[in-house]
Amino acid sequence: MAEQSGPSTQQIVEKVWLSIAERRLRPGVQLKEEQLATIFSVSRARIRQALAVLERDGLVTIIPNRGAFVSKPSVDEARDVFFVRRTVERCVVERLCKSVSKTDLKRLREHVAKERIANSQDVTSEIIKLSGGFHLLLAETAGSDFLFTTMRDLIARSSLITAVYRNTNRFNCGPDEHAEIVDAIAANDADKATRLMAHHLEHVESELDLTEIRDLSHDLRAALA
Amino acid sequence: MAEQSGPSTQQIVEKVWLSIAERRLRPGVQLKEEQLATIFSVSRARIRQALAVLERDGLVTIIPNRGAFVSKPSVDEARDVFFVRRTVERCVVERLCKSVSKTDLKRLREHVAKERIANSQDVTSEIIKLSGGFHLLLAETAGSDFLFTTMRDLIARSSLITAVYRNTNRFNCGPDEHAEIVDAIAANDADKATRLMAHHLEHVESELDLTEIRDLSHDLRAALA
DNA sequence: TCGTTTCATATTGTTGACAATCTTGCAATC
DNA sequence: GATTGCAAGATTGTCAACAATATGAAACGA
Repeated sequence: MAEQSGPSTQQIVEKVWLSIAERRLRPGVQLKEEQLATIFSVSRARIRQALAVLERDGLVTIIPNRGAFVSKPSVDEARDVFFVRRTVERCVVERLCKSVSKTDLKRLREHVAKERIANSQDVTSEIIKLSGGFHLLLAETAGSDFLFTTMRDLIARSSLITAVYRNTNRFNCGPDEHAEIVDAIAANDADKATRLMAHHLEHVESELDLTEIRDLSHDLRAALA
Repeated sequence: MAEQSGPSTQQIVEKVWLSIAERRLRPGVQLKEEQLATIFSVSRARIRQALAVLERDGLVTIIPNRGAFVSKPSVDEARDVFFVRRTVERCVVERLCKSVSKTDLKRLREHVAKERIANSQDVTSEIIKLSGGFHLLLAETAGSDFLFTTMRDLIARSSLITAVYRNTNRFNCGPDEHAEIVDAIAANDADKATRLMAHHLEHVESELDLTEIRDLSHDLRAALA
């Protein structure tokens, strides 16, 4: 008769992941167990399981006896994430060029269309959500579970990185570059598609300020932690 | 006064990972909580956290109210893992060709030497341990944390795959192929190194029987689970 | 003999209470 | 006024007991 079991550990992980990916959870924010427990209507034990998973995934940093905090990626980590994205997304795109179907293309184009709308209406939260979602949709469509899981991880980390190091006001993923990539995939032009993707990722990374030492004056405590 | 705290969640995960990677934990084996709790001298709560992490990593499958079992990769998953390995390890090798140091090379060569010894002495457990360790050492030396973490995951899954689908009696990673790869890296010959790595992975994969339907007669129950 | 039911046991899943640790606000001191 | 010390509260970490579920064996009936 145990019905009120609430969301599973993995579902909680997924929800926290989404909040991070959509930048509604900022780096450094503390995730208090009881707080999460009441939000998800589950016991603290399950929350602790979810936090252990999130720590392993690098999205949350647990300081013993202090609590769990949304991770603040270092400059090195940031560079690393984009380095890996270049490889992984290139692989995704190559695979798509080989095996993409009509329905896949339709879904991709619909997604880009949504991005366009969100962009023109300037709904920040939607823009963030959809631009991350595009890269994830590519990975999903490519049909490799492992690649998809990896991209999920990379996207969330990219969100954290952008939250910390973004330099410009513009948002990173413009729908135009996404559209071009889809077009190249549609034409089965792997060379062009990978080139566009590489360029796109460079573009995103270039809007980050990864050269400077992070601002410490504001945030001394967390920086030293 | 809390001294007897025992290994942390992540350390337990690491130990289970190692047991899987070294094939001392076979696919399908049940991991009972109390059993693990006594082995690691920790409470069940911490074991459950570790199991949640391992489930997320795909090394363990949790069936509600039934328990946690070491995962049995499907044929599709197996293909997927090797597909991703081709991309990731190519990336690792390319990076190494650019940035390898003398000390790095020394460590790699020492590792291959150990593999040779284990092989000549025919110590199965050592052979398995070291041949997985070689690929991991490559990733570690490449200097990308994310790549290393990903490879850790891939190696463990490869062990499970090999345990289920290995066809031949020989062991998969011969030290000779490893040695050739190290030589190509030492020569900064990225083309050759990536070619050798690709060939090596194909070789390993070719010793698996991924075309046949898995043998069910022996193991019907777990197969249907 | 085979299949079904029942019951004891084992295992998982949950909960609440407690101890250890950290944070915060306040007062005392220099 | 700034710093230190202390105490109250909040938070994490741990544990053991309990409930829910599955397993396996014995009893029963066809």
